[in-house]
Amino acid sequence: MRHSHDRERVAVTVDLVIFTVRDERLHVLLIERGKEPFEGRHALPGGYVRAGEHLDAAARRELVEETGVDAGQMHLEQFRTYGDPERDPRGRVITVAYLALGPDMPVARAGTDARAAGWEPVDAVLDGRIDLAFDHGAILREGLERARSQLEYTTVAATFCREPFTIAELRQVYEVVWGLKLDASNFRRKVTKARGFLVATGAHRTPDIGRPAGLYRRGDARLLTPPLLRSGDAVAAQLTTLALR
Amino acid sequence: MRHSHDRERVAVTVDLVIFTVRDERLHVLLIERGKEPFEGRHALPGGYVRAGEHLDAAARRELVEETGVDAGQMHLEQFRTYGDPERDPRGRVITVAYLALGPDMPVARAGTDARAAGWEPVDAVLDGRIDLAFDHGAILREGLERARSQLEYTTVAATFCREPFTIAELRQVYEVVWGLKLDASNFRRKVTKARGFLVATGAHRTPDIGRPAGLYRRGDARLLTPPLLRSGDAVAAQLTTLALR
DNA sequence: CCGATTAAAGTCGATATGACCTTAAGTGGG
DNA sequence: CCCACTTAAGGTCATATCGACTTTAATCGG
Repeated sequence: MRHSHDRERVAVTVDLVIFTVRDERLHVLLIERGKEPFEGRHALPGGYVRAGEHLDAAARRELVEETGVDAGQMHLEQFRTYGDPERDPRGRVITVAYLALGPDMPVARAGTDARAAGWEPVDAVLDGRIDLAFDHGAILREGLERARSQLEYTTVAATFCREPFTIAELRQVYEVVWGLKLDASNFRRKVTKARGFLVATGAHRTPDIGRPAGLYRRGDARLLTPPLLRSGDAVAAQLTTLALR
Repeated sequence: MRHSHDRERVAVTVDLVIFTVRDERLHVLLIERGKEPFEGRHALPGGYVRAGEHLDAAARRELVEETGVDAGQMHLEQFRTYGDPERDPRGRVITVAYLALGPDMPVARAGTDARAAGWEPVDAVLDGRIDLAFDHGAILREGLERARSQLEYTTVAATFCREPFTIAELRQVYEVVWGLKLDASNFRRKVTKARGFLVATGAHRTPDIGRPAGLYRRGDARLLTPPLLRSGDAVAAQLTTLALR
């Protein structure tokens, strides 16, 4: 009992949750929509997948179009596809959501359909001060949860840092993304012990005040062994969404 | 510079990687294709998303259609979307891949477009004895890697077991999915200590031989704390694919 | 030289882990 | 009825890891 009607052809978009650490807070790149629907509302950057285009290529292209930044410096990873038939008032549009992590950078230009683009504190979305268009609020929340868990099991945290970086800078990434304070000494012990996470350059950076800090680059490991787990109590306290990895 | 051509409308399918443990080996549910392309070749069960249908609903519907089993008993989870423009010779078709885990069960019927459906050992696909249609081989491999990592951080292993089950049965799930032998004593200590993983029924099951084993049901925890990690050496040895979670 | 500041390394008790051993509770055979 | 056999369940112990905390190191401004 399959009608031709069943094999609906749908429009496909990619949407990007682009995180960075700026002023000791987690920020997400948002655009202000320049046309209906949701004109004037904030939204995730993204756009239609073109004919014959790979999904990853579309994500990479949108990343460059919205930020003007070389996508090669960023970690880009698909994390979920959203296909609620009612999610877009214009009709059936499914979207493939990507997570992008990178160092702080200026936003070069606004997107094609956007009035403006800029970094916004993630808190502002989570507490409702910024209400995103479509289902982008839910997508952002899931992207954040994914990013948090990625920090535990992989070495992507280092992609938030511009090389070379100090261990204190790396620790700040964990603190900002997880929303927790970490013990500096224990953190150092773990990340330096994890094989392939950090490569010491031998150089040091002398701050305005305090002892100079050793400088590091990303190692070639992608999986973090052993993982750097949030302590059980802390996780339970902040796990509002029960979404699994 | 955006042509109407850019906003291609594409067909969307769901494909399911359905795992179960049978005869102490990991099996995957495959169909034999009844028509071109790839007629006669093995493939993952799946099909077109219908007009107005949620992606999860489509996956659940296909699961029931292919296996005849109540989807409520199974763990079903989206894990990645595949959109290579060349992945389907008929034209642009993107597919949303789902992982389904459940206890061993008879396959009730063949799928609509399928000549036959049945459980096949995962090994047979991994070592090339079964060559899947489309990019289903790659999808299966990624689904397997996802399942392996899910066992570490979540309680889904219990969905492989028909309730009530013994700790030895649960341990066998880990051993079969991970392809490792585990120490029975240490395994017991960990899973019984993890809060919310197992609920003792108080009843016992007397086997043909040996001491009766306590029977358990799934607890309500979905996240496994602390996680049950594969030992570092064992993982490195079998991590052929570097795919992250 | 001193105090302030931050980096880096060390201490230590509590807890977790892996390898191994012992005891428990059934079965069937002689 | 006892015994050998099998599997479940629990215990032992040396080692590794973790979190909280302390100590030492390097640099600056005065």
